[in-house]
Amino acid sequence: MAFDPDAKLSDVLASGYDLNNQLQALLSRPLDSRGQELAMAFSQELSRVFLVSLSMLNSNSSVAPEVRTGNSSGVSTPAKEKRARSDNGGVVTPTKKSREEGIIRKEFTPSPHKDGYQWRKYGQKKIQNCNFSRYYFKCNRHRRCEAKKKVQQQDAGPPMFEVTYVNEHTCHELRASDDDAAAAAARMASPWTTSRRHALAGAVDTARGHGHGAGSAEENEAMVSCLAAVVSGSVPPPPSSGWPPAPEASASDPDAAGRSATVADDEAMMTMTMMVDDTGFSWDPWWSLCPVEEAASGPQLVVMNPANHHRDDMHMDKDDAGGFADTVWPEHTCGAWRRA
DNA sequence: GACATTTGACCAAC
DNA sequence: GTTGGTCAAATGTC
Repeated sequence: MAFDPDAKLSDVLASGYDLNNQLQALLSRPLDSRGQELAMAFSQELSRVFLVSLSMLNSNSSVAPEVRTGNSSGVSTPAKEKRARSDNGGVVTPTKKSREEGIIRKEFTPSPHKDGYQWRKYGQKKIQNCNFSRYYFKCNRHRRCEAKKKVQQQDAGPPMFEVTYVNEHTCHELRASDDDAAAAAARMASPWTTSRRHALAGAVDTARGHGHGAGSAEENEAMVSCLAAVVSGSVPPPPSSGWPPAPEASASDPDAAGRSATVADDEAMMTMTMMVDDTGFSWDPWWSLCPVEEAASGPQLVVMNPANHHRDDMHMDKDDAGGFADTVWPEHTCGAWRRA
């Protein structure tokens, strides 16, 4: 979705309204994997709409910074990239040379982790003429998936990351073929009934860490409820079935699971979208909703990294970068991430 | 013990 | 020789 640099806030919000209508239409019927991808795409665009709208409000301008300038950091970039970015809301269309190198997409985003996939960091490199290290990630959803991404924080201005995606994800096919093999093995092992085989497939799915693969009607309903609530500005308590799983809340704060809250930024939206990625509604392992102390403005949700929730060297500041709790990643870890 | 992350070393391209 | 990208052993976390 492209945002016209001359667009007004009302136009951007109107486009968000349209997106929401399309998402609701999509969610009104059972979702197959394609539908989930579409819902994910709509949701991401909605996040972008919110981001742009908030940027407009914060800057008291009709144009979001990254849209207005193409590069708010001041780092010199090729004119082509600037043009592409200003035309495409932060997404840079790859050149022919880039495609030959396997680069399929470039994005400038304050939230480099928000793409619905699970990534494993495999490298970090200090880049010449850059204040921040470049981080290298591989897709972690399947060992043989060749998708990678590079994350480079821009030197100046508000936290903004250049995310370069390399190679298409093949984890969908790889996982599907794995699941087929597992199901075939189960059929060979014993002459169970169809329903029992389905139960086994579900168990296999669960054991593989994405236990909501096809999604029951109840789960789908909960999904629709969550997304609709987020879009409308409030998050309902999780369904009594315990879905979605909230390890933080259930393990350390049982009451938190049922605590109603107001979505304060686009992070909660994205966390919801993380649940509908094509892994089958799984929670992103890095980022999950974590209830925090009530702010003056009322209960809020911010996103924290559960793996680092207890660490002193990782901190989240909801005031950073215009109030986006996630935009500290990985900027605030410079130095802190490295061993002393 | 399994898995994820970190980081120095290595390699290829320029 | 310099630089960016990747590997893999060491280390950390659960």
